Amino acid sequence: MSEETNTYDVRAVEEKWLPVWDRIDPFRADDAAALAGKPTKYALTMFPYPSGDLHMGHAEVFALHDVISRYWRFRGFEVLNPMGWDSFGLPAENAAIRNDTHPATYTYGNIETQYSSMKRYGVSFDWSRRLHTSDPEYYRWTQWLFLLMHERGLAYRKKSPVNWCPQDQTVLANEQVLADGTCERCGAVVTKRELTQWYFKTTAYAQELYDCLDDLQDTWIGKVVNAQRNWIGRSEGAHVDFALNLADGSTKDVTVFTTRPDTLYGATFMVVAADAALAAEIVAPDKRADLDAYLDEVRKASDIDRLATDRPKTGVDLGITATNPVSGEQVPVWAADYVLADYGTGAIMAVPAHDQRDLDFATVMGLPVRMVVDVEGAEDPAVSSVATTGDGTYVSSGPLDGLTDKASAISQMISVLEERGTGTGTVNFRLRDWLLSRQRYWGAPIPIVHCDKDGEVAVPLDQLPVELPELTGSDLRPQGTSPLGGATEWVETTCPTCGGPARRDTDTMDTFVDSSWYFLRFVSPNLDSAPFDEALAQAWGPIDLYIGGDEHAVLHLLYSRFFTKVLRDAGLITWDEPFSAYLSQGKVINNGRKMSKSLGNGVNVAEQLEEFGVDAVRLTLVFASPPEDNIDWADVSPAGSQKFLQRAWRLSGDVTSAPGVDVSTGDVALRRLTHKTVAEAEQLVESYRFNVVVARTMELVNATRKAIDSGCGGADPAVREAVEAVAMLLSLVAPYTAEEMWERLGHEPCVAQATWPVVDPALLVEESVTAVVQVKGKVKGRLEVAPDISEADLEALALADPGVQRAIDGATVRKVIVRAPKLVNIVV
RNA sequence: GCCCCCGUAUCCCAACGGCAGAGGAAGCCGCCUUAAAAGCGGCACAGUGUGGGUUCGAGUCCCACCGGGGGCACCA
Repeated sequence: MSEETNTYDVRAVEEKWLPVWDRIDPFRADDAAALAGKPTKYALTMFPYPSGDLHMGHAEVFALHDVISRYWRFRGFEVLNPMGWDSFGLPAENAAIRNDTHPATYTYGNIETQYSSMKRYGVSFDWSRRLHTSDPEYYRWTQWLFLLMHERGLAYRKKSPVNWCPQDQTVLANEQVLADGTCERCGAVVTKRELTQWYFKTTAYAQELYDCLDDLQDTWIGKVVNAQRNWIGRSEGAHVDFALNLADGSTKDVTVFTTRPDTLYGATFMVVAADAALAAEIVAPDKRADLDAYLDEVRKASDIDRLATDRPKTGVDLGITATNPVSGEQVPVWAADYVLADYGTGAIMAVPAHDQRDLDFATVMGLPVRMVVDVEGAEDPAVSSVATTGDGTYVSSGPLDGLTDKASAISQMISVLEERGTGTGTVNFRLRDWLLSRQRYWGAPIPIVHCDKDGEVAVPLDQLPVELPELTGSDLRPQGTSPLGGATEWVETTCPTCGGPARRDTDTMDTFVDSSWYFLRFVSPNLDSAPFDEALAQAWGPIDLYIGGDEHAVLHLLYSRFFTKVLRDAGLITWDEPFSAYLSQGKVINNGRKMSKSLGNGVNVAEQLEEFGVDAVRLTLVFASPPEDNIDWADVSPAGSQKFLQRAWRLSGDVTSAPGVDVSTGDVALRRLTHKTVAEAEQLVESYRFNVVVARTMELVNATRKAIDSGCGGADPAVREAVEAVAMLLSLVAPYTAEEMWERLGHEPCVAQATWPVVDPALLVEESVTAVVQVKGKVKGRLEVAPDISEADLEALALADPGVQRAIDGATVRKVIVRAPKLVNIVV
């Protein structure tokens, strides 16, 4: 074999095919076909933020995503596979301040860099649908959707303590504050500020967002469903009304939320959140100073302190009592910071015997502890200081006395409360409304005008987009208020209602708003009369498979689900969930560590592509592990991938039969393997086991090599059939190599438009199979039998086998399990 | 503390409840070569984290524990 035919030049092949693919444009999604009812698939991978060039994570997710997209096209679906950029956001703004430029400079420069990298990476995107969320043509519709939310009562302003990042000088959503109380973006310690901010009412859909997770259980990766469930945090319980006996002699009803209404007789005090308005309202006059002092103390505590779950309980007696609605008992009312103002009703009934937090508080404050559930084998919590939460016998609990089962005690107490009108069974959620306003420049302006006379007025739809004023460099420096406020000419406007002077809202939207609906814009990215074409959304959507990173397991997916439900209720789409299936890719790490600049262990994609070529890098990422597992770059071998690709490619030079040759006369053994491989690959791709698809392709390559060198030879039609199958399988992962093979096999470009092999079921049936004969579960013999052998025949053959007879050794055969044609197990 | 996922050879990973090994990496030995690389052929390496259970049969199903990863967390 000469040098020239032994390897191909990776670089030259990449240069060769890019313009050809541009000309053929095989991946353009045909709207007309979709509307005409051709079966469609919508494949989507999370669009990137344009920060510099692509990194390994992008390389991985695009490679995985392309397997399924290309496969669907092969299987005859009209595939929508679009790509764009999530191009609003802080890094561009910070770069603009640093370099005294406009954020657009950084943003669109990076987009062009990423675009050319993505083109070369060979992903089957339909580039005609490219979009950028920072284009006015796009954010016009983001604003339109904000106004839709506003009109439906789902966008509102309220003043409340919000997360404030002193570094980024902006508010953050709960979702953007990490568990350790730091900003997810810059790592600064987040503080609280009392501010008026815009919210989307995600809580209005809490129940449905939670319930629909059941439908996604089997098609979404489990950990993400779990994360969503935990985030929404549904808990069943009851609202119970306590009457407060205020210092001035009046009474006031206060509702508490509890998951344990069955322990109501054990409530020995009540606690309200110290920072809730209620505390200040109900405190007895002689205790007001105590409360104020306590509040000062609480506010001084940093979020990090607040988050420590094991710190000692603190609180203050409010000097009033509450009446237990079932026992009539008077219990003291306290204020404490272990009760949260924004969860439930901001007030609890404290049952120290059966809740550890309440018990800790009672111990510190010397409050009584009364056991009402006697758990067998457990000490009285009043003595042990360990609250019991399990099932037990109810005591001192009026109508519940003698019950032994928590579930029925709960439902019985709820019935009692509902009969008396002092409580009701209810469900509470951890999910809060979505704080969406940001005091930053590079985002979609909130399309609201504030008028002294008319208040909050929506910008009329025909005046959208509210375009960003041109601000650059130091204009964008964070000052705690939105940079837009400095654009006086832009801010000063007229009220759409009365025509009088008014001011534009100067906040911009969280960039998660932009990405909550981009998948809909892709169905009609250039439409200028609506955010998206409803008929096309119906034809293409919902997304058949969405692939992305775990970092968006809660936020982006939840927000997109929320938008989908709102748009459905507004009648714009018909489906309930945006992503029918979701797969998250693992991380690419290096040497057991996350890649990072500070560790100096980053792997540069461009360098890897330079050294090994696009196909080898893609193959490495797909083959390394199941999609959701992490890939340690130190454990994998792009050089090995490159060798395999050359090996596969070499096959195409050894095929000497002509294209279109009748394969039916070809070598049966090789044909069997080809058809079996294709059949298995179909199953494997459809279940996202892409790494195994590659392994199966490797087997077919190995077998074909053997057939050429020491079997039927390169002229056998079966070899052509096998190599063509290899080219198509390989094109899912290594499009350049596959294209080159396809050409060498004598075909016109491109392989993406080739006809997927039709599996012949007759070739999947083996001529003979090896049946294993076990005696007491241990293998004692093997039989070559026909695949359609009857159970009786197989049993007879097995019992007649001399090796088996020896193993039975005259013992009585008690039972024979036959699984024709693979196995017989003889029990003696 | 509560909830999910995962533990198979030196490493990455396969294995409808039915012979633990498909594929790859690294290693070793040949062939080829003036030599090296590439290529071709071969060798070796685990009884599936631990302990129980179900079953004719368990890596696979159930229970407990250990280890790793992730989500939530003074959320009543």
